[in-house]
Order: sequence, then C-alpha cells, then structure tokens
Amino acid sequence: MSNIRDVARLAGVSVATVSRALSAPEKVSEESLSKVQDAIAQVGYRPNMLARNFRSTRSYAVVVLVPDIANPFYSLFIRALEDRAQQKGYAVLLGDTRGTSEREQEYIRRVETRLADGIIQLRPSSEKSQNTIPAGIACVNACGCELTTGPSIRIDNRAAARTMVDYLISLGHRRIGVISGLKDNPHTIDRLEGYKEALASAGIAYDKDLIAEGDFTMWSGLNSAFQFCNMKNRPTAIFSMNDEMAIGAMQTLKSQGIRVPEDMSVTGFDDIAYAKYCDPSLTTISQPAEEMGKMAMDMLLRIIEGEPLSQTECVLPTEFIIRKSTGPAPYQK
Amino acid sequence: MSNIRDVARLAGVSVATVSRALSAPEKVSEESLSKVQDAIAQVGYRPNMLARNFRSTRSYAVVVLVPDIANPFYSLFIRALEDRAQQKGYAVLLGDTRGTSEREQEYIRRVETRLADGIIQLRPSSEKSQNTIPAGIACVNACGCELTTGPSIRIDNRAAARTMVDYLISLGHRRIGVISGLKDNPHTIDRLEGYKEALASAGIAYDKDLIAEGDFTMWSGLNSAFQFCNMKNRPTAIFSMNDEMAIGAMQTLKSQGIRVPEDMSVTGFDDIAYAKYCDPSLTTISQPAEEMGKMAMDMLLRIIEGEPLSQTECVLPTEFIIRKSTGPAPYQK
DNA sequence: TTGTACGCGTTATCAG
DNA sequence: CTGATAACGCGTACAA
Repeated sequence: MSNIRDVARLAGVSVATVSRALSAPEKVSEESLSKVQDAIAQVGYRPNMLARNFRSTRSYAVVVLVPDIANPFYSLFIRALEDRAQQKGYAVLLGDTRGTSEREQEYIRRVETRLADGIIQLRPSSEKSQNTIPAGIACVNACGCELTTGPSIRIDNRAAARTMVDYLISLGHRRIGVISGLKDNPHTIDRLEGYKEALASAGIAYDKDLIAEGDFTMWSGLNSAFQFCNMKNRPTAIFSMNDEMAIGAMQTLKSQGIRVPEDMSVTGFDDIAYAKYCDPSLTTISQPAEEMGKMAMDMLLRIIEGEPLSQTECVLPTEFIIRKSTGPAPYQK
Repeated sequence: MSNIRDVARLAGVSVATVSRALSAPEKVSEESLSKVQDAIAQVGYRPNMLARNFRSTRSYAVVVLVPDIANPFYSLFIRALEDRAQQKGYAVLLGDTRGTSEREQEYIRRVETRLADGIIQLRPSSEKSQNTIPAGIACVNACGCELTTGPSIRIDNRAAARTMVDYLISLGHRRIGVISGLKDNPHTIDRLEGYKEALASAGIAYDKDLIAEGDFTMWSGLNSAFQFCNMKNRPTAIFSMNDEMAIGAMQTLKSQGIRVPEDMSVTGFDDIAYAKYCDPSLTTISQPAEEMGKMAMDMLLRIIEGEPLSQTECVLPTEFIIRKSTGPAPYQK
C-alpha cells in the first residue's frame, strides 16, 4: 500500500527521481538509483499501474471477442493471442459473446470507456452480417472472410473448400453432401462458393437438396447426417464445414450401419486436436491458428500504438490433410 | 474524448452533479438530470473508467490462471467464470500459464500492481506443490483437492475415483490398469487414493505395474495404453484419470485389435463434450464445471468486496455416467 | 542530475 | 439538492 512518495522520502530523493529510476534508470545517478532500489525493497513498493494507466490514458488491455470459448477451434486462437499479448505487455480481456450482439456491445463499451485499447474479433464479419463495431475503435478480425472490411487475418476459405471437394471428386464421388454452418455465416458462404466451383469445373450439377444447414456444433452434425442417411439416392461423401460437425456426422453414420469411408467418405475443416484421434481419423483442412493469432495481435497493437500497417489484409495458407475418413466412391448400381 | 467537465459546462451544472447523475440519479433533481442527459448525448460523453478505477483503487478485473486454455475441460470452467464475472461487472483477464510458474508470477504481479483485484486458480494446488500465490492476495481455487489450502471449490476426487473403480470391480474386473496424471499432481494423488481404497475393500492387491503415468493429454493416453497392451498378463480394464487420455487409450487399443469394451473396458474422468461422441462413448465422471465456476467467482468477488464468507471450502457432487466403453470382464483362462 | 509543481478525470466531503 | 474543492498516484515540463 505504499506509494511513490513513501519511497522518495525513505530514499531521501524526490518523487520525480523515483519515477525516473523506474522508467528511465539511465537518467539517474548510480547513487540515487541504489538508494531508490533499497527503499523500494524495504517498503515493498509496487507501482500502482492503475495510476500509470490513467496518466497515460491507456489500459494496456485488449478485448478478445469470441463466440464460444468452449469451441476447441477458438481455443487455439486464443492461446496464440494471449501469448503474444503477454509478450508485448498487454493483457487479454476475455469476451465470450455467446453469439449475442448484446454481450458484444458490452465489450465494445469497455473500449469506449478506456478499459481496453482495442478488440480482436474472432467471428467472421462482413458487410452483411452487421458489423457492430463502431468506427474509431481499433479492431482486427483474426478470422475473416472475403467480405470482411477493415484489418483482418484470414485464410482463403473458398480455395480450401474447393481443394477438398476437388479431392473428393477425384476419388470418384459425384453426389457430395454438405453440412454447412448457418446460412448467413460468412465462412459458410465462402466455403459453399468453393464447393460450387469444384462441382462446376467437374461438370456436376449443383443440387440444393444436398445441403444440410448446421451450426458448427457436433450436435448439429449428428442431426444433419440423418438427413442424408434417409435419402433415396444418398450421397457417397459428406463435406462438413468444420470438424466437430464431421465427427457428429460420423457418429450418426456408424449408428446407421454406414461404414466410413467404405460406404461414405466424410471430411472436416479446421483440424482441431481431436480430428487426428477420432475414428476414423478425419481428412480435413488445417488452419494456421497459431500464426493467425500472432499476426492478428501484432496488427492490432500496431494500430493501437499508431504505427503504420504494411498491409491491412493478410491471407495465410492452409494445409490439406488426408487421413482415413475418405476413400474411393463405392460402386453405384 | 470529452470529459465530465465538458458535460457539466454544457449542462450548466457542476461536475459533482454530473457525477451524481450517473452514479446516484435519485440524488439529483429531475431538471438537472435531464439537462445532464442531454449534454451527455450531445457531446457523446463516455465516463473514463480508467480514472474511476484509479479513484476507487480497484480494477474490477480478475485474473483467471489456467494451465492450458486449449484443454476442453478448462474451457467449460472459463466460460462459467467469465459469465459470472460479466454479470457482476468484472472483467476476466486471461492467464494461460502454460504450466510455468514464471508466467504465473507475471499474472500475480498484475494483482500486486492493482491491475487485477484477485485470482481464480484453475490448477489443483496443495501444500506440497508449492503454492506460489502470496498471502494477502484474494484468491480462490476453483479446482481444488483435499490438501488445497485457502478458499476453494472442489469435488471429492477420491470418492469419485472409488465409485468408478468399484463399478469396474462389480463388472468382474480384477486387474485394473490406471493411466494417471503426473505423479505429484494433487488430482492424481486423490484419485489414486480412491483407486486403492476400492481395490482394498474388494481384497485385490495393489500392483504398481498397473499404474502408467500420463500427463492428462490425449497423446500421453495413447502412449500409456501401449504399455498395457504389451503386458503378458494385461489388465481387463483401464481407469484413466481424464477423458482425453481415455480417448487416446481407446485409439491405441483399437489399433492393436483390442475391442472396447468386449476385450477391455475403459473409463474416463471429467465428461468433456467428446466423451459422449467418441466411439464407444465413454463411461466417466461428470464434474459440475458450470456450477463450480459460478461458485468460485462468487466466492472471490465476496472476498474482494470484503463480505464475509459463509464457508471457505465447498465440495460439490459429481455424477457417475455409464456409457458404452465399459462392460463385463472377459473370461480369463 | 535533481526537485518543484501541475495536471490527468473522477468521486467524496463539506458547506451552502 | 447543489457547487467548490481536495484528494487519488503517477509522469513530466520546467526550473534550478
């Protein structure tokens, strides 16, 4: 509970000297410095960062807005973000929005009231999905899409999806079901685009009955898969827009006696930790979450500190990972 | 960028009145109130919380120390903690320690320098595993064990483990392998105690060769399981100290042609989301993470605000969940 | 190199 | 009910 004045008094110097001893030791004589250090140790002085932040009108904290922290895909991002922030002396304020814009508003308000210096957005935003973050607030989207406005880090979702579907087609699949995210989710849109491109270039007609709308949860994957099981002319492969839904879908298929990949191939997206361990292990697209988080944080801090940005949008490469959930299309009568 | 003085000037009142209009509107006349509100709207005033916090020597933030945010078990806790903190007007500072006490120190320092008002510890701590949190810092362990000192929320790990092993024994298993966490981890110690108790009361001798040390990761479960596969007299059941290791272990068993549960039963601990969806679904112990997080946060905020604690240690009930990874012991020659 | 003095935006006290 | 003013702890011109 001691303050800088106590230290100054004990050391026999002024508060200014103590302040300098802490933030710019080279501007203080050896003698004063050691006297100050002794005094600090003696009274157990800890600078009051609340006061320091107040003075500098900076909180040295950054809000990370995440739709759901329990989603393992976001966990990877957050770990990278936190790591980087810590390195640079910033704190991460966790903002689990639970998908509601109401909660999002509360966190935005934290920036407006100076409790945070900026925002990392972990939700794909575009012009359509109303971007609720007011202009004038430092913000980087670490998980963007093609239509994202403002600074962002992203992958090429369309190209990645296309790669995946091209691969399925190369295995002989012609009827390829899709388990998508919510219809208006920008990732859904980009990835669906890639799916359509792949079909088109193989001369396969797009059939909207092959699109099942999920919401990126395992549970929705489980349900969507039933839709395909019950079709008279069911698909021979399922392109799921994330790993969790793919895993849920495989569960359903197994329960219906459909073998993966012999009877039906299944693919995921994201490459969460579990994708490698599920049964069969999942063919998927790996996102460089670590790298993306790091870059997003760097970009945000640069904006906050008023440094120039070399680029405002950054597209990182994905990795296509073939595992055991995919195989040749079964013979169709 | 406008401050309370600007508002006061525009509204034609004093700064004190503006301050009161915001924090105690009932102490201000209707007339002044509306003048103030108009002025606030007009200049787009946002109170500077940095100044407010400085004034009140409180940051209204709480550090959540977590060994690894990517661990799905902790995610559930964090979600509950964040939810509760948000409700009560506190922010959550994410403190991913990556298991290092160095990082832990940095976050403790944040409390000492007033950047946070207290700490939620999501690591089982005991007298032995040196508790690095200095006295005088408000701290609650949301994930305690029997030896945890200070305020804590926990489950009865020993009893839960015993319930699980009793169940395996009731299925006819006599040789029950254990995949433990690190040896000195308090959870490991408590759960191992429960294991031993169950064996003892069934008159089964404890065999230390049946204990494989893991580290709570899927990978370590995968490895540990090999140890059992290769034994001449291999166990008929594996009691894994968390779900991830159990899932890893099942992967190994499958790869070795050992069927679960026909040839070998496997059990987990925690009941993470995947436990229900893996194949076969996992018999496990469910911890009330939501409730635990909520209670831990409530307890911490009570300490911070100087309110009396009705109890300093709280033990919550677990749920024993039987799924498909366990079955009768196979016939042994 | 060092010290003095002021300001940052807010709340609390106290007198009106 | 209202207003003037003194804190809160720190950084930093400016003067010495």
